[in-house]
Amino acid sequence: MPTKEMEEARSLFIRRWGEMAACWGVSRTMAEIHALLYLATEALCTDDVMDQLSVSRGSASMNLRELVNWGLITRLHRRGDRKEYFEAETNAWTMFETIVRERRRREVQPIVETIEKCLEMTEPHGAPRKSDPNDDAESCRQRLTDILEFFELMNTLFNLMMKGGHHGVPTLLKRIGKILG
Amino acid sequence: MPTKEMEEARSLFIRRWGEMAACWGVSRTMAEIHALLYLATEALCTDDVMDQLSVSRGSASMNLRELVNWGLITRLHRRGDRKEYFEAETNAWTMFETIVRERRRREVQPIVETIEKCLEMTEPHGAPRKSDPNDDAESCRQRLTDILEFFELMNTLFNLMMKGGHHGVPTLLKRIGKILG
DNA sequence: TCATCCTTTCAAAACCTTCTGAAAGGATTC
DNA sequence: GAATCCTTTCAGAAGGTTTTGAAAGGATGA
Repeated sequence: MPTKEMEEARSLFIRRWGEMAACWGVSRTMAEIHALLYLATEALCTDDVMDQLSVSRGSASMNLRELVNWGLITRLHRRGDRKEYFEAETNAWTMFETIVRERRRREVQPIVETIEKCLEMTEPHGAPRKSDPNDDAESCRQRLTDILEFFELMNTLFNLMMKGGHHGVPTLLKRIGKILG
Repeated sequence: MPTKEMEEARSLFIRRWGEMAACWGVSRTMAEIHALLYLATEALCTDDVMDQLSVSRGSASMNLRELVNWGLITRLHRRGDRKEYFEAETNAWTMFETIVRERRRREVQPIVETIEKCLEMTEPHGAPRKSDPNDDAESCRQRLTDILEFFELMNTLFNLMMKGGHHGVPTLLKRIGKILG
């Protein structure tokens, strides 16, 4: 039997999680559903979501599907039950990995490709000459290159973090801490 | 004299940067202005922004102010000129640091505080008993704790990355790479 | 085959964000 | 003080996103 405090805490977290989502380009309802499932101790069905968050069937269905697409929740069938149930990934690091991978694929990759294209388009042709920082085009290219390198470095960092599973990260951090004194 | 290719590349990058922004909860125009200033070799005034991006004076003014608030661009006055000019931070790492710091303050901090409050609200009172993973409330608290720890770890990582300036990061990555083989 | 149960779809509605443009505000120069 | 120049503000318009709810789709069991 869930206590009153527990219910309040749960709903507080769900609401805040939903509010924050807007800042990150995720719809409030989708984030609330995610939070609801993250805290749920057992899989919930569409009607549970509708009831607990007061959203329509359509919205619940769309948002649940989207969450499945993101890989943040999974469908679950139960023998002898026609309903579909949903379950969230509950390991915070796995969640993080999933989100970063998806965002990288959907959002970072396109911009990286665009930058590469921009650099190709503006490749200085003719005799190679010393790069002149006063040259408008050259400094523009330089900035594009800087951003590109930044993305590449972040990519490397993420790959390193995910290497060796989630347990690696806290250990990794301790080691970095030592390196940096 | 900017070449035709350079102009095309510039506008391509600006548009893509703007498109990506929506995914991250930033308005397209604000991101486009940011990209425009990032690539600009000299400070631009409001009219430059209006002309080059075809936006209204009001929008340019609002978005420029917002960018100043974020600390991504700075105002610039020139002797003998009434206009205000704007200049972007052009170091990618400084930019990154600014963005992460601001987002942390605005978006991560509130959710961390909410989680802490949730945990306080649901502190088990009475005789301390063994935590029981089957207990609904206890497993809910556990998940909240997990998320909290995740945020704390990310916080530590960011602080480490920023320790010792931007040059530290590539070096750091190389070292981590060696540690992990 | 029909009835039931559940999910998905989608056009219309509701809602929210952003932009526009004109007006007001404020600083500087003549 | 008036004119000029530039910035800011904000109500209304425009545009975009999300939700709703009803209808269609599809599976299962009687």
